[in-house]
Order: sequence, then structure tokens, then C-alpha cells
Amino acid sequence: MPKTFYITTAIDYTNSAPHIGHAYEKVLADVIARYHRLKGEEVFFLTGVDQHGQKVQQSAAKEGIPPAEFVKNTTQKFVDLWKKLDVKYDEWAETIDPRHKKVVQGMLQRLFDEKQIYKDKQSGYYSVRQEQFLTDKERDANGEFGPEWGQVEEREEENYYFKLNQHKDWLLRYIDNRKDAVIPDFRQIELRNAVEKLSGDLCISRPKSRLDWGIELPFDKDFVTYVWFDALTNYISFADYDPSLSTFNSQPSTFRDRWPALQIIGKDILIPAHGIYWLIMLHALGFPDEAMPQLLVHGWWNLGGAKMSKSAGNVIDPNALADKYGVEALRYYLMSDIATGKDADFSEERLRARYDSDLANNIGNLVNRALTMAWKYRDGTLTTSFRNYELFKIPRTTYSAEDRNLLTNTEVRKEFGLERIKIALHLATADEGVRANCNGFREQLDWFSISDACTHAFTLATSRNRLIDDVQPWKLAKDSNRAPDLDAVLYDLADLLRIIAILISPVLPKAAHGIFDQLNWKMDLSGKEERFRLDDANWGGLPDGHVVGKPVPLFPRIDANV
RNA sequence: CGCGGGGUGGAGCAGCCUGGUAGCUCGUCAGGCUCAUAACCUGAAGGCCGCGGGUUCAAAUCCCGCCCCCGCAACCA
Repeated sequence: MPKTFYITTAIDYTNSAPHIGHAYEKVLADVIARYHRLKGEEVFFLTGVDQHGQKVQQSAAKEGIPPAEFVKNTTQKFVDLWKKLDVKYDEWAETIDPRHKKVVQGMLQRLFDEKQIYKDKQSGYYSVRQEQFLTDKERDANGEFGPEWGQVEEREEENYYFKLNQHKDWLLRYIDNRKDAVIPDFRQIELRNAVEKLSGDLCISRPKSRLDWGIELPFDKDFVTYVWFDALTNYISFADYDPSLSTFNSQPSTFRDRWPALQIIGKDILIPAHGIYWLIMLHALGFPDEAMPQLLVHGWWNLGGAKMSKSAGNVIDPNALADKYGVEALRYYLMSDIATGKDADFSEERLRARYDSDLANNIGNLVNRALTMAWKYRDGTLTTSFRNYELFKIPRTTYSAEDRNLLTNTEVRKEFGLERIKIALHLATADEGVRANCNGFREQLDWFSISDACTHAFTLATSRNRLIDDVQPWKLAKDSNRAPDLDAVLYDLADLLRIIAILISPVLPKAAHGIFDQLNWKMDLSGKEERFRLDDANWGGLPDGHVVGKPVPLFPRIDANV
């Protein structure tokens, strides 16, 4: 059996409501997951929330409710948003889940038994009011800790540490040996530089006196584990990893079938969390190099060139955008107006412009004009009988230079007329054009260039908008001698829409269904077969006599509504 | 000399690794069409590819220097 395609996202911290960055990452993962389903692969898409930690504890205290209740409320906001945005995951990770807790504790116990975790003292400046140790980052311009920290004292605290540093050389070698450990490549360079500077071990605990909203250390009930072993572990704990089995090959078959994952993360959590801590954690647990996850690092949506932040009060609410413009418009914008891995500037104006020009004017309008003509001239019925006519007989798969000569031969021209030859040429090359664009589509998606992949669907749509202008079906309709020509064009248009729907389905699932519905293309497939399959994206899939549905504007223009 | 990204027609970007007529989308202007969601199609205008040097027959693309903008710099999820 072919291996399952496993994809994860970062799990979001449930301290506040989701913003556009959260939405971008999940939609990106969803699109990649849908693409792999489209290829017929088994897919396991995991996303979820990180619910433990100090900030949650503090926020809950502020509202006067238990952390568990607070977390339940914020978690719901994420769940609701993913439902709204058609983010279709296969498993949901919550760090308060008992399954997760069991794996985290199992891992910690094993590493403790193997002496990779030890207890030590740390000392430093501690803010009593904020209940946290301060670092140089907290110092103001004068090198002092500002009044917002209240009383700052030197304090000493015992904690548990993970022997991170002893794996440094391994990590360097791993990064050097695997060119695509991190995508895009400049992030891998960044990581490599950071690893070289790595020194010291990793503090992985907090005394319960300071933080008790977390997973208890299995070997010391006075401590909870702090963020790293808790949050990062979700990627394996929800994929059936068994921490009691020390070698990778002894893991359950479900886990081995899934792992390793393609892990989608933001640029802020590559270094040190995923690029260093996580990879070293896996290595320490006995994961071989071949079982290291690939990290796909995306950039940020900025606003007017500046970083979005809650303190600046310029965060974008994905819920409001989805309500205002629709889910498809939002998904399309997030996928098309950014190069995966890089930053981009968020602009509502560009969202509108891209939606109107790419979706409404190009694809939506094509659906409308193609189906309107099918009804106006043929009562919605498509036929393939045009293939019985002389010039349309050339089997498209064997179309050759000789055939092309035939079509451009002056004698033939005289006999059939330039118009029919034009259409014959078009039909003869239609399949080839579809295949080329489908291949381009695959290629771009395999490189995570979602925007460029979409372009291939638009190229096909543009080619048919051009064809309509070129052959002018409204004139063909007035001449009964041209009936086969019109049939051929109407069939080609409808079938192209079917293919376009398949290609846009990862990014625009609702619209793809909309096209299929308007084409009246019901797949009488059994069981859990997908409605969209890349294998079906070949010219000529609609049967003779198929009756299409009535056209309804697929992507109503935004500027007309607002 | 901390690490990394960016500086390309009015706007947003691709191209740079693997040198060889500067490409895409939007916008602008001029035509065409009427099947269509005032959509669609054709054509045009508009760029010394941040600056200075170098390598080369040839540089946006390679090398050196400089200027400007933006992230990150370890307890922050």
C-alpha cells in the first residue's frame, strides 16, 4: 500500500482569537492536503491548538474562570473558523487530550531514564508581578527593566533540562546532508547559522508553584513540562506514536505509515523551536535521519509594510473578511497574492481586484457564457456526433504533423472553409493543451507554488474565452450547415469547465462543486470516492447526450455588491 | 563587519542558482464583439532591472564595494 501523505500545521495558542496569519497557514495546509487527495493519495492532515501554559493560566485568572473552561471557549473559535473556511483536517490536536498527555509523559520518562534529562539550578532576574524570569530582551533602551515589570529580584530556581547541546553536531550533519530539510532554502541557511551558535541545554520544566496549567513531569510531581515537550509532541502523539517503544521500526504500523510529516510552520517558530528543539527531540527519541520531518516555512502577511500585531491594533479578522466577501474570495486571495515562503502585504483592495478579475471575469463569466449558449442553441444538450464529420475525425491522441498538413491544405480549406478548420485544429490540440496545463499545475503544487498552480486553470479558461471570440458561436447558430461546428465548440467549453473545476478544487472547493453542479455533472461514484480526481482531468470526459444545468453567476462580482 | 530577506515600466510581483532579444497580473489608452457577471477578445504606450566598479564577445542574472527598506537575534507560542 502506498504511504499516507501526512501534513501538519503549527498548533495555535488558545490565548486569543485567530487572526489572518492563522487562517493563512491552515488554508495553505488544506490546499496541499486537498491536492494530494486529488492525486488519489491517502491523506492525514493534522491541526489543532496548544492549550497549556502561563499566558492561558493568566488570561483565565483574569476572567475568573478555570483554565480548562477558558481554553474550551477560545478553542471553539478556532474550530468554528476552520469549519467556515473549509479547512478539512483528519485529526484535531488538543494538548489537554489524555492521549497527548500519555505520549508526552512517556517520552519524558524515557529520556529521563536514558539520562537525557537532568535537574539543575538557574538564577536570574525575576519579575514578581509578571511571575517570570526576565532576559535581556525585556530591558528597555537604557538597559533597565521598566516599571511594567514591578519589583524585579534576583532569584534561583531548580528546573529540569534536556541535553540539547550533545546533539548539535548531529543536527549540523543532518542539515548539511539534506538539501530540502527546510523550504525555502534561505530558511535552511538561516537555520544552519543558528545551529552553529547553539550552546547550552534546554529548560523543559516549570515548578508548579509558578505554573500548574500543564502536563506533570512523570518523574517529579512538583513540576509541569514547559511548552516544548508539550506543544511540539502533538505532531506524533496524534498520529499514533508509542513512546514506550524505543526504535522507530517497532512503532505501530499506522504511525510508520504516516510519519514523517510535511510540517507547515511560520517563520517565527523555525528557530529555535522546530528547526532545533523538535528535530533534536526526535533524534534523541531514536528517529532515524530518513524519518525527520520536512519543514515548510511560510512568511507573514504585513499591513502597509509593517508587521501586524495586537499591540499595534492592526490585526485582520478572517471571520469578518469571510463574511464580507465569502470564503472562496478569502481563500483565493490568501493563496494567490503571496509567494509561499515570502512575506506579502495584505490589501483588501487587492482581494477584491483579484477576485473580480481572476474568478468573476475569467472563470465565472466563462461558465455563464458557455452554459447560456448551450441552452440557447441546444436546449442544454451536448452531443459528440460532430466527431462523425470529416475534419473532426482525426483521433486527438494521434494528431500528427501530417494531420496538421491536412488541416492547413488549401484544397481542404476550400472544401470545408477556414472556420471549420480552425475548430478542427482546436479540437485536435485540446487534449494536448489540457495535459500541458495539468502537468504544470502538478509541478507548481509540488513546489508549493499555489499561486502559479492556479495560473494553469486560468490559462485554460482564457484560452476558451478567446476561442469563443474567435469562432463566434452566435454566428454558427444562424447557419444550419455549421451545426457540427457549434456542437463541437459547445462540447469543448463544457468539458473544459469540468477540467477547470478539478484544477481549482484544492483552493476553491465550494466553487469547484458549484461548477460541477451547474454542469449537472453528478458522479455516481460509490463509497468514499472523491468527487474530484486529477486522473479525470482529460479532455473528452463528458458523455454524448449530457444535459448541462442552467447557469447561475458562480462568482458574483464584488464591486457590484458593495 | 551578528543572521537573513528585499530594492525590476503607475501598483503588486516573476526572472537571478543553470549569463545571451526584460516577463506576468492589475491599471492606462485605442479598437473589436454581443454568447456572457458593464464581463470577453485584439493592439499600443510605459522600464538606463537601487548606485558605482569588475569579469565576459555578452550581466537584471556572476564577483567586489556602497546606499536604502524589512524581519529575526533563544524561555517568545
